[in-house]
Amino acid sequence: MRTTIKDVSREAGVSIKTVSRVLNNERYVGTATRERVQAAVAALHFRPNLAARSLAGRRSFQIGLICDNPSPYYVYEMQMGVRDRCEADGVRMIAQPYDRGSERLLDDIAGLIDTTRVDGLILTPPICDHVGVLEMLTQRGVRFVRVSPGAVTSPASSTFIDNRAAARAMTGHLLAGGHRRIGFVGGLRDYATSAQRRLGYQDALAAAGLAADPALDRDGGYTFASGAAAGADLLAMRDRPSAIFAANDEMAAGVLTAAHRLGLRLPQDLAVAGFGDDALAGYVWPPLTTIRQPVRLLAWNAADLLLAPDDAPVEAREVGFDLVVRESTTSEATA
Amino acid sequence: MRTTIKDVSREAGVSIKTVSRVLNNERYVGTATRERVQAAVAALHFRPNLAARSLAGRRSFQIGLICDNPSPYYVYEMQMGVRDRCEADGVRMIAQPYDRGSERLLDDIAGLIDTTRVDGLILTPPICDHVGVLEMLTQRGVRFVRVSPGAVTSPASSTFIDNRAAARAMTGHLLAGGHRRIGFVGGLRDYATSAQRRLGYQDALAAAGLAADPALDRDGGYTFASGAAAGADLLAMRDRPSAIFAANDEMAAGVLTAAHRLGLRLPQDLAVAGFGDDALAGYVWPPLTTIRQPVRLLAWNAADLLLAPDDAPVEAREVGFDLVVRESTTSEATA
DNA sequence: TTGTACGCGTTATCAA
DNA sequence: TTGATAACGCGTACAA
Repeated sequence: MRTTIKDVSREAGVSIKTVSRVLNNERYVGTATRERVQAAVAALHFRPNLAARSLAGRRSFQIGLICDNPSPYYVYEMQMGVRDRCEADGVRMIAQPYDRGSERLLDDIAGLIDTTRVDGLILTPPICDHVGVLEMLTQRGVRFVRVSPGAVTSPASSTFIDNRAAARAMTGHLLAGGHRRIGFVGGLRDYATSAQRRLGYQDALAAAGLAADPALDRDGGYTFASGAAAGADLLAMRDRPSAIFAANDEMAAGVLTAAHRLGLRLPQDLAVAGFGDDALAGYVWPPLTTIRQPVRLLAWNAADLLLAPDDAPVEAREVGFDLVVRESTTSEATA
Repeated sequence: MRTTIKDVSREAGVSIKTVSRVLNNERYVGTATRERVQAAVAALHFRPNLAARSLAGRRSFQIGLICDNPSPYYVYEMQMGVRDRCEADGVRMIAQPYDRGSERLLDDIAGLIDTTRVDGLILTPPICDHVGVLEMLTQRGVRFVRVSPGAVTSPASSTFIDNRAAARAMTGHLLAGGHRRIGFVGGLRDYATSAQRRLGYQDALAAAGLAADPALDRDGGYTFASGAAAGADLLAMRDRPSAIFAANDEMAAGVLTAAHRLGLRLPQDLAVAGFGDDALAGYVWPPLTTIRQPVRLLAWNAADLLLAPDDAPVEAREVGFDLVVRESTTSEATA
């Protein structure tokens, strides 16, 4: 038998309804009464039973985070950001990490909704663009916020960075370094961010008056191995690129490995650029230039939008990115 | 208004209690009745409301995973392993990732228990050895399973690898490679695994008839930066080691960086060994020899023990490890 | 501003 | 082997 509202109400000498009012920050509670209740809550270490609240009320005080991303670092940062924001509201985060390409995605999410009655969901790529999921949520009237969505097709809020502009900036940085043949390694097709980054790459080339060479533009799978393969391909070309820009960190690391396998010196023989969450900061060799997206901030804002009042307007909240240039002081030493 | 047991009972022509019996796999249900109920459940896509089950019954069908680890990869693998096992039992995992050294650890865990009434908890290092936490759980009668605990001081089940034997094997591997001065970079004090790994290192030295040189034994913080610092220290010695064994992957990567900063060739000038979850496989340069602990397997088994019947005996379940030697074919090319 | 009575959807108890 | 009914702990509606 654990502490209940009843115990608190007895301790404070008020009705259970009054305790409930205080817990939910409702109006029409006398200051003195409120303080007495709060004292009783503290004294008894009372914490409301989530199941009972959920069953009786309209809210469950739980939100779900649906994460299907190849990078554990990304998933972790998302969880931390969402959790930070939830704590402030006394809401619990239910994290649902997925291994890539789960077949039962729709069923799983439906199950989550039915069994837990979450107050809302946060969706990350590529699920945030999964038409079936979006339809189901809309039809069921479940609130959701999307992180880094492709297009704004649904009446839901979202958080994002300007991937196209970021890729443009990165490519511009390489161009400014004198590179003219710049390879690109894209990510998976179902990730909208991959396409956005490719557009930015093409933007910068066009702005510099350079024709895009299709042979320099490859598809990867957002994994280390796919980056290594694409890098090896690009570097095996007769007229090989002097710089390679990969759509995420892991593939950039793969490109670095491919370069090392060929005995290339960095950055003299090849400049490598990546795009991501800075998971590999420090692990891979400099020089590696990256666009860093602040995943935790994206997550925090997503939760912030999700926890907003029902009548809050739909909002697309943008977050900044950084161009991080790592010095190449050490790589020459090994060369 | 969503589907409830009442709807199912009407559809199947039985009482709600009978439906409940089928859902909970209770005995004393006629085969025909059971099948009719199951058909109705499927037809109506019924999924029981977790809040109601939790409120009415003795179980909440939820378990908590308390993870405070510097490596996002470790946290992710733990979550996937636990989740896999939970799914089979229709139990939900509530993941609680922590940033290092949260002050409110005890309160947070107590809050989790009070609000969600979890059926049990899985604790990872260093929390699995946190005396205050263990006491609270025991006092409250909350089931828990520990992953990689220090000593078996509590009457709870646990999963682990033999860290001491693993470190002994790794050090033996280095000794077999002809190394006589082998540096060690330990992890944080509150991680029992760190001490276990140090003992294994010392075991192997002693078995080889070598005196342990305290100057070769450093303390790190399980982070990349601490590994880089300890590595730089060790390599600055007049009589520097020819091999360095770090108590985890991230520190090993730091040691690698320190070596590169000094222009050392690997593995000719220095052999680097790590211990961990293989998070960095492919990211850092070979050659790096590691002990790989199967985190997902540890997690799966922890959940398996937690979900066992109440009267199941306390069990300490051991899982194997791998010694992974990466070839050094590429590093010479860059040297 | 406060309190009373009812119901949320499921499991537990006990009777049939 | 089944069913009726009372909890579970809280929020809601409405009355005071």
